[in-house]
This record gives sequence, structure tokens and C-alpha cells, in this order.
Amino acid sequence: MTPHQRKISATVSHLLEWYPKNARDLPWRRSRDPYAIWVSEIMLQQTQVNTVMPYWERWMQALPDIAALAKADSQTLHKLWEGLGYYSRVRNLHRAAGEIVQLHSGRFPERFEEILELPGIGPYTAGAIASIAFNQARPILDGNVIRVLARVWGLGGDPRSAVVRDQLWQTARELVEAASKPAAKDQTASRRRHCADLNQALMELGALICTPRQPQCEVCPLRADCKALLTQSVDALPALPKRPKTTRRYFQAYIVERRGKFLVRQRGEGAVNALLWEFPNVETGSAKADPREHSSRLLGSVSTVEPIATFQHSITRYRIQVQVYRVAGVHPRLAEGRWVSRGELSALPCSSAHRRIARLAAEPVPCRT
DNA sequence: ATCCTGGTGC
DNA sequence: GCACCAGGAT
Repeated sequence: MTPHQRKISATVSHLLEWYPKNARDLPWRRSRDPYAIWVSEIMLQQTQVNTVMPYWERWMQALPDIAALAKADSQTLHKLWEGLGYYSRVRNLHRAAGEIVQLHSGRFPERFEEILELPGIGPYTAGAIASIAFNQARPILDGNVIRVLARVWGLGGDPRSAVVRDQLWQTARELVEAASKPAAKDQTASRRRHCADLNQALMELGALICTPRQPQCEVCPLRADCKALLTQSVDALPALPKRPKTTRRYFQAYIVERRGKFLVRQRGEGAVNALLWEFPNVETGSAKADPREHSSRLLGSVSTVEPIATFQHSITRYRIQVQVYRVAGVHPRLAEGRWVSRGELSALPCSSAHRRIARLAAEPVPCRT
């Protein structure tokens, strides 16, 4: 046995020992249903556990199986996803459910290659489903696992470079394959879900102990195996490249209310936040752009334009300032969009920013003094 | 306030 | 190699 193989095997033992005692009791971990695990993995892409939990519960309640998802309409799905962001994920879930019904008789495929074919499922998610739902020896590599492996093996260099990325995948593969083979010293009945547990342990360790900042190396199950700890380079690993600087952008949004109804419009298929509903808005060049000029250009004609609020939000690398105005005197014939009641508005799927504007719209018009 | 985080698809 | 979103940590 080479030193490398010994390290792989020690890491597997330590992780499998640690995981059952330290894993969080997350709702999707109580399920073996590949559908439930798939939904959780898609939600967990780019989104944190605490955010996902209520969404997953609601989703599973509303759409308990693949057939229910396949039959659901786009508006229901977007409403269930509202606020999670990256809305292409929900469209891909729907398309994939359709493919599973058509191509796999409604049963979630078990072969890795077939899982990987489904829309919205890449190498990470396919590995996660194969290992967690079906206990197959498939590696996973997400941000958490990259951090753990880069530190334990002391891998410098950009983890996104081909060389380091291949090293990381190879290590992840060796770990899960080692977990899949019964160890000489431990052949009790407890050896069963070891591929599932090993992969989840890697992620859980990254989430709870081997964190980006202030990792808890003192209590880490891999502290005896960790190269970075030995060489005091934990804080320097993984060596991620700096993110590009954020760009400031400025938007104005208009609350147009007439006879208790609000003017809203639906975003196009190819746009950011595709198919979501929004208040009329324009991107301007600066925070000082004239709201009267921009709103009348967008809405035909306006009488009064009153500032309501300003807030910030972020999409990808953009830092966006939204100035919200209440606009009166809009000709319903000139303004494009749909007029909806307060109740209808709350039923339409919106991005977080426009849901926020909807809350402002619901507030009573402030009295002028 | 200012920093940081994250898989897939094109 | 970039676009996609909404947060959390400090």
C-alpha cells in the first residue's frame, strides 16, 4: 500500500466515523427518493441550506413526485421558486421531468450517464444523485469539496485550472471508490450507505468545519491528515482567483395604480428573470436620472411622479440601485402590460427585487402635508 | 458598508 | 469564459 492509498483510506475512515455523529438533520436527508434528492440538489446550487429548507418543504408538499412536476404549469413552478433566483433551474427541472416521463417511463434513471443527460444536471449533480440516492461510487466536486480536498492534499494553484481540477476530481473519485469497498477492519452490518455518506461527509465538513474563513481545524476529523494544517496554509487554500469587480447599475421602477389595479408586465423568454412579472422599469445611466422624463417615455404620459423608496440588490456581478416611484396620470391605452389587482399581483411570480416593489406598492399612499 | 459564496449552459 | 441571483459573514 502506497502512502497515497493510506491517506485515502484514513480520510475515508475518519469521514465515515465523523459523518453520522455530526451530520445536520436536513429534511431531504430523511428521504431516499431520487426525486426528492434531485430537487434538493438543484435548489442547493448557488443557494444556502437555510434558504432552501422552506422552499424544499413547500415544493415537496405541492409536487410530491415526478408526475406532479411534469404536469405542473410554468406559473405554479415559478411561484414555488420565487425568491430563489437562477430561474433557469426551475425551467430545467420541469423539462427534465418531462423527459423522465417520456424516456424513462416516469422513473428517475439510475445510470449515471442517463442522469447526466437530463437538463440542468451537470457532473456535480449527477454524481450527487447517483451517490446519495443510489449509493453508487461516483465522485462529486462542489465548492465545499474543492475546499476540503485542496486543503487536505495541500493543492495550490487555481482549482478551476484543468490540472488542479483533474487532480481534485481524481481524488474525489479515489475517496468514494475506497468507501465503496469494505475495509478489512470494519465489516459490520453498518457498512451499507458508504458512498452516499462519504460524499455527504465531504460536503458537510466543508459546510461546518472546513469553512472558507475561520475553519475549526481543532475539531476537524481530518486534522491528522491535513497537509494545509501541517504547513500552516489553511487560509491560503484553495487558491481561488479574485472575482471581477462589481459594476454599478441604476434602475427606476414605477408603481402605476389605477382604480385599485397595478400595471405589470411579463419578461420575455430569453431575458434575465425570464417569464417573471415586473413593474414597469428602465435602466438609467446614473442615480440622478430624471424620473419624469424616463417614466413618460416608457408609459406614454404621466402627471405626477413621486419617489417612494430606493434599495440595492445584486445580480451576478452587478450592484443595482433601484429607485421606486409612484406614478399617476398614465393613460391605460398607451401603457403596455396588464392591470392586476393586489390579489392577482401576489399570485404572479416575480424576482426578489420586484416582489419587494410589490410590497411597497401594497403600502397605503402616504398622505401629503 | 464591504466583503464573499456557488453549478450549469451556451 | 461569461451569464445567471440572492443572500450570508464580518
